[in-house]
Amino acid sequence: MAKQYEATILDSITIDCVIFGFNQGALEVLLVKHADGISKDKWGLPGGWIFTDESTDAAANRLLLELTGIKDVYLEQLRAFSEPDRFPVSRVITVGYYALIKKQDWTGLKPGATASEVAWFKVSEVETLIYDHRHILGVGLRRLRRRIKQEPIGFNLLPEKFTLLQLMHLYEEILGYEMDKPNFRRKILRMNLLTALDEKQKDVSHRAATLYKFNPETYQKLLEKGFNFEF
Amino acid sequence: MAKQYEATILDSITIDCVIFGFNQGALEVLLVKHADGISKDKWGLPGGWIFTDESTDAAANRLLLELTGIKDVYLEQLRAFSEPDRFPVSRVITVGYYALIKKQDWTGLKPGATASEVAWFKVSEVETLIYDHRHILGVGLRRLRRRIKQEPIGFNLLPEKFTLLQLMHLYEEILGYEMDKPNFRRKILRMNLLTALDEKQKDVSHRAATLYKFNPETYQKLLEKGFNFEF
DNA sequence: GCAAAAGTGTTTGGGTTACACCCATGC
DNA sequence: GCATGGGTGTAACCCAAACACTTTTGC
Repeated sequence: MAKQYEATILDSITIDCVIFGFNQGALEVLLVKHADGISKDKWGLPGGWIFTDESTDAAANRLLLELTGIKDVYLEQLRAFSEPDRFPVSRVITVGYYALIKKQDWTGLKPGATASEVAWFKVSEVETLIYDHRHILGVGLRRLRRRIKQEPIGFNLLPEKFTLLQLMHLYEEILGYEMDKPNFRRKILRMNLLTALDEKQKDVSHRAATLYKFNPETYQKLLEKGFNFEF
Repeated sequence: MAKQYEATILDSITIDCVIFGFNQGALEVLLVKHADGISKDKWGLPGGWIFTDESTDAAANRLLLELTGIKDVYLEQLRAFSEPDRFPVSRVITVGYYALIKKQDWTGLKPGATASEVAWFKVSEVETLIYDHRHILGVGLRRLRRRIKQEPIGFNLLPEKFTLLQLMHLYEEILGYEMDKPNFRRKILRMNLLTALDEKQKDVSHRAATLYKFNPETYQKLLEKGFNFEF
């Protein structure tokens, strides 16, 4: 990471983003290959410096857009990562974020100025990353596992319209265990967070499933009544 | 906060700690009154700067000891707080922590070098604090509410030996609703995390309750078997 | 005896679990 | 017809909720 605009950025603090996607039953993470610097040609999380007049939330959103073209997605801070030796060049603390994106909406991602490549990797197959990025990914994954059981955020990884089985497979992949189809259906439907559409699956070689969409408004109303999403 | 030792601390990053205690049925927080600087005579969270060769975890522990004399307690990072205008003097990001302490073990707390007073306040009665400290306290409280339902951390706020009713009152105070005594007993006992001691309450004007202690070792073993603390 | 909290018992009902089974569609 | 996934039905069981009731101790 080359420092530029000395006067307008904070030194010693950066942002790093764990960007999750879901594709063909597998949880994936978006990585970038650095174009230069001490980590040239190595894969890591997209990240960068913070301007002096923006919050870390704003910086994370900006960097996401700059580095990958992605915007307006679910984004939440993980925490600060601060081991003194985490960055070999100087003492830098990073604030980790994780994002959930509907992968289908973002085809043709382009690497930003400081990256030579940007690509999706299956989370289960990621090996070494630069600095402590592997560790940050692990923290992001644990956070996702925890959150998905308590808040209906899984929908951020699926297309607008999805089938109940797709949703179940998402839960199975993230949580790491198998579920019972009939029971999953009833459990999720009983919450009244999903609206069944008039539409059905197409081009499948079996009975077409009903498509559903998630209702954020309904969720808000339920929350106000003291509803508690639990899975 | 006066900056000293320019060469050995990180500028633009600080630590702030939300220290919770429990006393007579009320959740309390430890605050310090600043001895000088722009916030002289105002109450805020204990905090300070980070040395270049220590992690934020290490800094939080060190500051806790320096500012209040407290050490070896439950301490967990909340997250980074980074609004550009949160600190009026310069651009400073703070990493928030929260601690749970057995208040009885730490009587006679003494203010550190930069504080003129240190005192406990009922969380429900805290009003204005310096900078965004009120906000950080709120985030700490939400975190505590969430965690206490998922991990057996409540014991860190109670004496080594406690009664089941004390524990229930702790849950009621933190979660903000009343519970049923018989049902609470059975629920917590069925988890096998508590050991009944041969000892009983003393000097109470009613039937003396059995004292219990929490077993961290048992909890570890249960965790390994896939046990999931849920409240 | 009375107050106060400790501690036990019991009924009820909702919800999870486990699994059997029928439906629709493409090949 | 058969494979594949969509979708419904149901019995067993667990467990939380609600509340009645007994026990122990100090005054």
